[in-house]
Amino acid sequence: MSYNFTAIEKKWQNYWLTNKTFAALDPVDAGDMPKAYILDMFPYPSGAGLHVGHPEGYTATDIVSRFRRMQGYNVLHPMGWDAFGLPAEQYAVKNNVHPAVTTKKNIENFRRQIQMLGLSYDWDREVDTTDPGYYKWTQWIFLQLFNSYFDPIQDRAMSISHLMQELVNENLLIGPDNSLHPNSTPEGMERISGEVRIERLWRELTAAEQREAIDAQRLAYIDEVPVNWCRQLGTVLANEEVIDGKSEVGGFPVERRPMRQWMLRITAYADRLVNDLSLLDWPESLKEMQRNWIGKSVGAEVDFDIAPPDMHTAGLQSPNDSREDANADLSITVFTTRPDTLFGATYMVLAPEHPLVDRITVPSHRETIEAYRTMIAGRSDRDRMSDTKDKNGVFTGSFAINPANDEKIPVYISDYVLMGYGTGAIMAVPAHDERDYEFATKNKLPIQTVVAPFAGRAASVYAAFTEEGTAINSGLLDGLPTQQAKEKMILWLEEEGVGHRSIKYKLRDWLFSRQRYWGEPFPLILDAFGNASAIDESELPLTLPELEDFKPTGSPEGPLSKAKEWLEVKNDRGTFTRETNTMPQWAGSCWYYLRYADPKNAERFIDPEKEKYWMPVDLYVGGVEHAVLHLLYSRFWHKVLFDLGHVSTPEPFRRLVNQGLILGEMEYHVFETTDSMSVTVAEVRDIDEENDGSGVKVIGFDKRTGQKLIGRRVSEEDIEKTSAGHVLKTDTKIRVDARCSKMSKSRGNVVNPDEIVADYGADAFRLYEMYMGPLEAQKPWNTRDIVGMSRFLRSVWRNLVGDDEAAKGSRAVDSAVPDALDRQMHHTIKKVAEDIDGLRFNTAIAELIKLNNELTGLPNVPRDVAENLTLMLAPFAPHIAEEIWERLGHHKTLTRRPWPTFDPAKMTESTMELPVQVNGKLRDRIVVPVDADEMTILLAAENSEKVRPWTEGKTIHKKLYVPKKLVNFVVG
RNA sequence: GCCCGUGUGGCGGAACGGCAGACGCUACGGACUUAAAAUCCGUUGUUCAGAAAUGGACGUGUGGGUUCGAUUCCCACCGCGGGCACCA
Repeated sequence: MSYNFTAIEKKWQNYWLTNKTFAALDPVDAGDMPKAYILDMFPYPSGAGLHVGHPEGYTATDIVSRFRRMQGYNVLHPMGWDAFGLPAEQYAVKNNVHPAVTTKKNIENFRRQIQMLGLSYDWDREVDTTDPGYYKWTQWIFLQLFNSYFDPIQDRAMSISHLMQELVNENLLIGPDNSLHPNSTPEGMERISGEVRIERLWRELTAAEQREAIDAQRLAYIDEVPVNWCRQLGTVLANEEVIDGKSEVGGFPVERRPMRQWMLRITAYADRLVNDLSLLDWPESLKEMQRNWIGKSVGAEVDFDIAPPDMHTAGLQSPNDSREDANADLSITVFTTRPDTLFGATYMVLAPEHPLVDRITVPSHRETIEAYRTMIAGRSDRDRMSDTKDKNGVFTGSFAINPANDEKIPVYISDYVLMGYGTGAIMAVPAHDERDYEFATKNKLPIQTVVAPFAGRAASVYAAFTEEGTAINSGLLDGLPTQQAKEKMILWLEEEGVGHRSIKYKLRDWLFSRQRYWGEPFPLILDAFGNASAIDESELPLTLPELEDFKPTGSPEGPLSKAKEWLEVKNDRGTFTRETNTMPQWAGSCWYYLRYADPKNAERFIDPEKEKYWMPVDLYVGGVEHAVLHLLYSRFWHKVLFDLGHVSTPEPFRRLVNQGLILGEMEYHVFETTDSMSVTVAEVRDIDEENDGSGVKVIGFDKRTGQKLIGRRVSEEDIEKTSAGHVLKTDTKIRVDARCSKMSKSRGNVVNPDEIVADYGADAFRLYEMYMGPLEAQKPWNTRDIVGMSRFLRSVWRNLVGDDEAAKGSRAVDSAVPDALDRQMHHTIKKVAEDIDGLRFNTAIAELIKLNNELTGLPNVPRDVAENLTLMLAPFAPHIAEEIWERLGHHKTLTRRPWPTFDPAKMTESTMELPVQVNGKLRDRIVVPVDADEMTILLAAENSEKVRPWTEGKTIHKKLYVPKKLVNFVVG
């Protein structure tokens, strides 16, 4: 070992910390330096410590940060802790340790691990979401949401006081459903979709109605909604936190039940959240995931009148029954994205929970309808999802009138229609919708084709034709292509007053309260009726009360309800109780990137000058797992803060990159069938490992028969790697399955960064993670490969410093750089800078290795090359670079030394090598002067010894010269 | 089922219309060493001919297409990974 990485790494980590080498300058001190805000997704400090996946992203941003500093940027590169959350609380419940204690311990461990990697964070800006000095401002931002509403006309959030003014001035009116309307009609009345709606003036409302009307507008509001309740976790979860009907954390079953909860009106921003994606330099796949989650659909709402019941089919007992009157002007509104298929609507389906089901169900069908609804209510989300193929439903006995053709169509209920989306009712067009088609064939309902495929394209006879085509059997739409037919139908609906254009979203409002202890308390008090009001800003932060018992209560009351003293608030307005729910974990991470710019400010969440200077984040790196949670929520908060004038940019993160998952090491399996005949790799699928208590068993399935196969793990030494695949050494006929899977505790394939750093050093570890492959790609860990980076660093040390550890000098000499080496160096400078900009660290490192390989074996190294190589290595392997830099005779850190520049003139050679092809096949390489003209080159190529045999006796049809690339002769 | 990504030596990967396999690992051979480790040097896609120098053929999941030329662009299919999944 020629150098002691442990000592060197310690030395420079201490140097950086004591000298605050990586402190970002505040805008007033930065002069005209350009800024770069380079951010990592801050971690949840779990008890397990750092995972090798963390340093992947952290090293990537660290390289860019160090590179930018050398380019003269004022770099903000901070780290912090997303420390509220379930694991600390579950640990607290189990072991009776306060979550704050566990959290503190975990943070210390994380900080130690992160610092041992030599990451260039500005530690004076560290934030911790559980610090009252931090969550004071999380609560403050919540109050901004609470005190704001979304103005649909200006398409932005504004303060509730502005809303009050508008209402008092009678510019706005309140609708019966607490909707807001401009006071455009003199009487405050307008007719919308055939229904008379009456809006009222502010002064016409009672005090209680006024309060209700205001509360209904807030961006943070209370609602009684069906929520995802998880019994095991004792809390509700956001839609985003539920995966396949199970909790994302822990994988516990989740049930739907109505509960009174705090909601954030993220749906108001749905359109802007979709549109502004176009401003962002994000991976297209991630933008697509957000678009899908928001799920914007453009279409129309259509009103269907309910037909007066027919005596016979309805089975009414008495002709005096008043049902006919009751249904006289009853109508059901449906939402459709295909208004052009209205003529094909042959029946209608309501969600079982639709409020009109009771009113339209005729007595003779009441029993079956009720039975169906009871059956549905008892099913969990999981059951419902498991049989989406089987579409059941029941007839209500009522008919609706299709407004397009006045035909009577039956009205069904079925749980394939969801109450939570659109209007909870659909018009069914079985000819052009797969679900409707399935339901119609099952229930023997008529199918009416109204769209024909465009000429030359065939449609299947057996299924729905869901593509665009030409309208047929559709009266006024006949002959129109789908797009135009949609438009024409919407205009017709609006003219007739039986429908209108409409846009719907899958996105629901964000369920924002949790029945937990370890989260931010809501800065709210509730009166005896449950009405919420904000506490005064001067009372922030509202800190968590001390508790003995953190267990969830199992009810909508959070554990905070056990803190009796804390709970009760008396002021001059009366007696109140505090809200006992806490905020979800996402709250703190929604704005932490803002706090880094001004982490110690006690007066504001961020100083406006600093915000303007640092925002937006220039580069944000993190895992894809946050594609629809953190990244959607923080964009939403940022937009609210933007609307209210607290931040200056509409989006927080300009460029975002997802680092790929690091998988566990390659595992090898052998499978045997029951008759002990081994099967080959190609025949096994879905390989998984099960621990049944007696040990780990490998389970797989035969690809063709689906038969379950039991396998065993074999070690790498037992395997021979051949071109036909991997086989057992003992029996080369037995093929071995090789694959890698996610790192997990249960698999026992988790790699601990502490051990790697102890064995190879932080520099080699960083280099290895960056050299594994493209940052965004998923790639398997292989400890064996790290040695390559170790060797590279040792070789650099040997080339620049020498073999003698005790010697303090270097091998650099003040001599001219030989031409070939100079060319290589300038080429490296160019390539490494380009690659860092493009986050292609693997190829940048390859380039550095190549340059270093050139130095191997030289008697000494020209100083110019030695210094440039050291500087270029610094972002990747900062400790060894600093140490070599010092030994090259410098007394200060290289952190702000300018990045080497390359001279294009130095990169050119006087001659070049050109490949010569005949019919696209390489036959020779010729060396010609760079400035040779085409004629000379073609002649030289044609006369080449190795080319002539391929052209002799044949006609050269074409002579191709691609400048500076190659020559190709087409012969025949 | 739908959407997105991806497929290159024994392995990680490079090239992304122009010399396929840069760079690293492994393996093999050699040097140093009493020995091992470490280190250094060399070889390493498959295959055929040759004693060797060398040369030929094949080769980027499969099948087509565009092109003088395709790993790269287009079409279809197959495998793998991820996301969404009754959203009308």
